[in-house]
This record gives sequence, C-alpha cells and structure tokens, in this order.
Amino acid sequence: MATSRPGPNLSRIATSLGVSVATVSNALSGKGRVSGQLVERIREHAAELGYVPSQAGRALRTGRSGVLGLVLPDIANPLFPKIAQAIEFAASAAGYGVLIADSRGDVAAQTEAINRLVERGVDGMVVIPRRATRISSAACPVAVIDTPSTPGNTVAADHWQGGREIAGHLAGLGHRRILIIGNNQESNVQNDRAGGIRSGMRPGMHSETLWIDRLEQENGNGCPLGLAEKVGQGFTAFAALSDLLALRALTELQQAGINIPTDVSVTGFDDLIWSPVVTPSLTTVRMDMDRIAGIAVSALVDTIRTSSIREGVLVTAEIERVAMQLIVRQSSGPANPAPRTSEKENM
Amino acid sequence: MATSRPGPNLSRIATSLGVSVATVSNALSGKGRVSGQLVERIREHAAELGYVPSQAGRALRTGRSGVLGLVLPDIANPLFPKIAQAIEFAASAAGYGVLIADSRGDVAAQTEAINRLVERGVDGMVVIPRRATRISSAACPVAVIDTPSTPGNTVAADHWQGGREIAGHLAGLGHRRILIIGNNQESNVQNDRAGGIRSGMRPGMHSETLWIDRLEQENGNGCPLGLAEKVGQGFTAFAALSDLLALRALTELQQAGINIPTDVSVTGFDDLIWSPVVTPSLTTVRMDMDRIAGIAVSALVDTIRTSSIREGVLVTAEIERVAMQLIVRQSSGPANPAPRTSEKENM
DNA sequence: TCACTCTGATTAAACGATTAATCAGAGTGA
DNA sequence: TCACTCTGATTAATCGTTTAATCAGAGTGA
Repeated sequence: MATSRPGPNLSRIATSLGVSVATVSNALSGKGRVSGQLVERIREHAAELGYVPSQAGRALRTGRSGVLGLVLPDIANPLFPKIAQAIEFAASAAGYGVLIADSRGDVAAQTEAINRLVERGVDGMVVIPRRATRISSAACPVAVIDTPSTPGNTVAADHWQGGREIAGHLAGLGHRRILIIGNNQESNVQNDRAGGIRSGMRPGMHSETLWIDRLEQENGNGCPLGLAEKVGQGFTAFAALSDLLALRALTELQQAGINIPTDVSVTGFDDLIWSPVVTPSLTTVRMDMDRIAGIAVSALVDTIRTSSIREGVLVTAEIERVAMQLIVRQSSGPANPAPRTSEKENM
Repeated sequence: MATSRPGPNLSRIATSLGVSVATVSNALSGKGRVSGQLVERIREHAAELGYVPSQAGRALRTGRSGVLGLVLPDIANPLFPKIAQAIEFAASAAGYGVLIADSRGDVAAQTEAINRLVERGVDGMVVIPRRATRISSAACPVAVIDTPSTPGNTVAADHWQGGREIAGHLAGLGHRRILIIGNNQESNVQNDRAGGIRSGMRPGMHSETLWIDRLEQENGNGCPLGLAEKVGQGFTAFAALSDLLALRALTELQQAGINIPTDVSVTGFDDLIWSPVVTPSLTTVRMDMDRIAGIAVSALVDTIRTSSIREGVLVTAEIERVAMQLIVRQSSGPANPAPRTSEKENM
C-alpha cells in the first residue's frame, strides 16, 4: 500500500542542489530562463541520479499522456507484426508509447476498443479499420490507414498502383487470361487491388475474379478453390489479392500436379514472412510499412501538437499514397501457351 | 495550449450534488463510509454525466498506471498476432491496458525496450524472450513466457509434450525414419520440441535433425533444404519445429513432385493462420495461447497487487506448463514403405 | 447528564510535473 | 539619482484522484 518513491523526482534534485523545482524543471525542458552553467549542473546531476520524469505527473498537468493507441480490428491479420512493428518504431522515435487495442470481431467491439483507449487517455490513435467501416471520430485525433480510395483515409499503400504493377508484370510475361483471387468483396483494400489489376491489363487480356468467402459459405472453410479446373479453362496466371490467398492457390495447384511457374504463374500481395521461403518463392508486391507508419504517426503527432485538447479530428497527411514495390521471385514466369494438368515435366 | 477539461471530474460531480469530492470518490470506489442512498445518487449522476476517471490523476496518486508492457523481441514472429491478441484480451479483462515494445534485433535493444516501458510507468510486463536470453529483472514484476525448461519461466506451452504428441502420431502411422527440421539450435523452444519428438519415438525409430540456419549461413537465405534427397535416404516423415518451416518443407517437396501425404508426411507446430488452408492442410500442434496468456496475466496482476511498488520480481504461476493439442489434418498419413520421387500417383 | 461509540460525512494533504506570476538585483540611459 | 529594462531565479497554483485524519451529530449505557 505504500506509495513510496522509487526514483528521484524534481524536488529531490532541487533540494539536493539548493535550487527550486521550477528551475530544475525549466533546466531540463529548456523552457524558462536559466543560466547556462546552472542548466549544465542540473542536467548532470539529474543524469547521475538516474532521474526519469514521471509520466503520470506530467500527464496530469499537461493533459497529454504521451501515448498513442493502435486499433487493429482484424488482428488475426498476418500483416499485424509488420504494422505493429512499424507503428511502434515511428511512435517511439517521436517519443510516444503505443497502447494496443484489439476488437476481436464485430464493429461494436471496434467502437468499444476505441473507447477503452480514450479512457486510458491516449493523445491520438492509429486505426486500421475493419473492412469497410467508417470511423466515427473519437474524442481524440485519429489517423486512418486503409487505402487511398477510402474517404477519411490518412495515408496508405497505393493498392491500386500495386495492382497495376502485377498486371504489367504478367502482361509482360505474355499472360492473357488472369484469374484474380480475392477473399472478401467488402474489403476496400482488396477491391482497389483488383481494380488496379484490371486497369493495368493490356488490350486483349481477360480477367475473372473469384471471391473466396462466397465459395466458403457454400462449401465450408478451407474448401478447394477448383483452380485446376480454371487452368483447364485457359487461365495461365493467378493473381491473389493477398499472400495468404496466393499461398493457398500455390499449394492447391502444386498438389494437383501443376507446376509453377512452368505451367502457370501465381502472384500475391504484401510480401509476408513466408513469401521468400516457400518453393517456388512468391512473386508479390510489397508495401513500405515503415514509410506509411512514419507518415501516419508524424501527421498524427503534428495534429496533437497543434489542436486543442480532446478534439476529435481525422488527421490528414500531405502524402496520402505510398507506392508499392513489385518483388519478382520464382512463382511467375512466361506464359505457357497450353498448360496441361495431366502430364508435367520435371526440370 | 489550453488545458481545458473535456469530461466531468470528481469535483464537478461533487459540487453539482452538493457533497465533497472525497465522498464521491468513496461512493464510486465503494471504499469509505457512505450511506447507501447517497452512493446510489452519486453513481447515477456520474453515469449520466458520462464520468470517466482520469488515469493520470489516479496514477499519480496511487503510483500505479494500470498498464502492462508486452515485450516481443522477435516481433516478426508470425505467432505475434495470436500472442498479442491473447495478452491484450486477458489484460483488458483484468482492467489493464497493454503497451507494446519491440526490440528489433539484438539483446541490447531488448533491454532498451524494457527500459522504455519502465519509464512509461508500466506496473508489470510480459516478456517473450529472444532466443536463449535471460531477463535481468527490471524495475517491476516480470512474467516470462518461453518454455517450461527455461529457468525463470512463468508459464508456457509444454513444447516437450507437444513433441511427444507428434512423435506418437507419426509412430502410429508407421513412420520409422523421421527428419526433424529446426531453425535455430539456440532456441529453447525448438530444442524442447525436438527433444520431445525424440523422447516420444518408439523402439526401432530413428531421427535426424536439420538445423536450417547453418545451412543458410553457407547457401544463403531461402536456399533449398535438399529434402527430396532425404526422401531418397528413406525418411518418410518431416517433423518441422514450426509451421513456417513445415510450409517451407511442404512446398519444396511438392515442387519436387513428391506427394503429401501419399509419399511422405509433413507436420508442424503452432497452428498458424495458413495451416488450415494450404493444400494439403497441415497436421500440427496448437498451443492454447488464451490460457497461457490468462495465467501469465493473472499471476502478474496478483504479484503487482501484493508486492510493494517498483519491485523487480520474476513472477511465478501455479500452473507452469499448458498442454499442447495435436491437430490432425491432411499432411500426415500412413507411411509409404518405398516412396519414389520420380513417379507419383494422382488420386 | 456525561462519557463513549458509531455512522456518515468533510478537510486537507499528498502524488510529480508544469507554468504564469512575481521578485530581487544588476545594468543602463537620462 | 531615478526610472526603467533585463536576467535569472523563486513562489505558488494547478491538474484529478486517493486516503488518512478529523468532525458533527445521533444513539447508548451507566
């Protein structure tokens, strides 16, 4: 129950040096008027005492906690490690801590998670929204990372352009019939990626889109996608809208005895952890998460600094879209004019 | 710059009701002596004003922030989503927030991350340590989640037993020669898993262990593992020590024209997100992260409640190991007495 | 009636930092 | 010398909550 004081505080330093707390505070923050040598002495002494300012005291006085919230409604998302890492890094560099909030599940839980963060006094938050939900702005500045086409988006990877990269790459390899494999038609991100692919196709090319969640509603989770059949229909390239889907396609095709990239090509999105190490390694498109996180966080921090306290605003950044980068690996190759599923050549 | 007051505070409620702040505080926390009806009135009024206690004020007074730190030195780890989700859920249920800290890289960075958390005033932290590092306990209670064989471990999945499950499963399918595929020999977790597999093998069974990092030091990252050759040497089962490695093995074998599970079996660990959806879906062993997180957090919270402030202790829990659960899917099947790599049957 | 206890409330002092307001003293120009 | 400015420091209030200490009043037993 004891509320002892573990570390030294301002007043300890002050009395120990025979000056006032205000002077110590000013010296350390460099704000008031303190003589150069005194500043020196105070800083030195503070350092040697191992002084760490109390966030609680500061927060109480200033009304700012120095903490940002990170809301990831789709936390099972395999992109999470990258996102969390990038946000934490950027925030930490700006002197902020990162409080995570997960809403397992529905939109109500997302709102609830946001409220929890607000109650904990975050100064602002970064939200990667659940598919197609709008953030009714909370009681603090909010930066949204989704996709440039989403209204209210702060900054995001240019998924549309990423799609064009994929289309261009496949077109250059001579592919004419492309099957786009998506998960959920509600997802802004996936829609933009698919749209980008379609818009990047050259005359004479044809695409079809397969949305897996529909298929799974009928046939159960993890059901076969029937890709071998698609190969029979003349599709030579499978452009998945995420690396997880690409992996699923890759293994299903391989299991059916179809060789990649000899028979057909497979591409993904995101450059997730397994993409470089599967066989064949996955051609994909990478987003510069560090850059995106950096922009989001610095825009957020700027807004926090300039806006009055507890104001709910959607943060805007100068750069709203960050280019994606095509990573060509082994899973894509020249189009095979007539791939056969029944016989195959080993190299 | 204005330090305005966004929400109502204790004194607002107090004056509005014509009572003292202390009474309001007591009524809301149920601590002092307040008459039943007054408690009722105060609670009601607080609720309708939408009162939210200031964490800063409380933290300053009590010396507790209500925040736990989560240190994940190996944040790129694909297990991260599950861990973070489970910890956040458990902490949130106990009334705590979760501050994340990532140390990209070395052990020094890990220490630095821990310090950052301490500076932010966390009441305790959960650490998933970098391979084989010991946590020199910080200035607050620390719960460690690694593996039961690690000294100082608080609670963890029983990786050894998980290994035995795998061994038993493969033995039951008639496999006699097993190749264990690990990543890093320094990892306590992987060593325990491998040890469990070996200890669970029946007489007449034989195993060999392939550590990938060595291979990659010579041949570069993402190099082939030469598994087809191992099949030629009579190995019929490949027991990877993580699902990522299993995936790598699976695709390499498939690409070499070896059918799974007809020719050989592949198993993993962790039941990561892709395990159910690849073809063939992956037989693996799942850890009950929710349970582990629950135990770790409640042990941590208990320690925080009872110990005096800022004391650095390694938390211990009653239950130290949590059983892993075998998930049998399609990637494992009866041993094929003489698998051939050059020809295969499609079902 | 007096001394005492018990109840239900209030008072006031923290916690640690920030910052506006104040102040002492030195220097300066007329 | 006086009025003024400038510098370098101090004083004191404040943020919102918790909690030990205090207090007024009612009830009680002798």
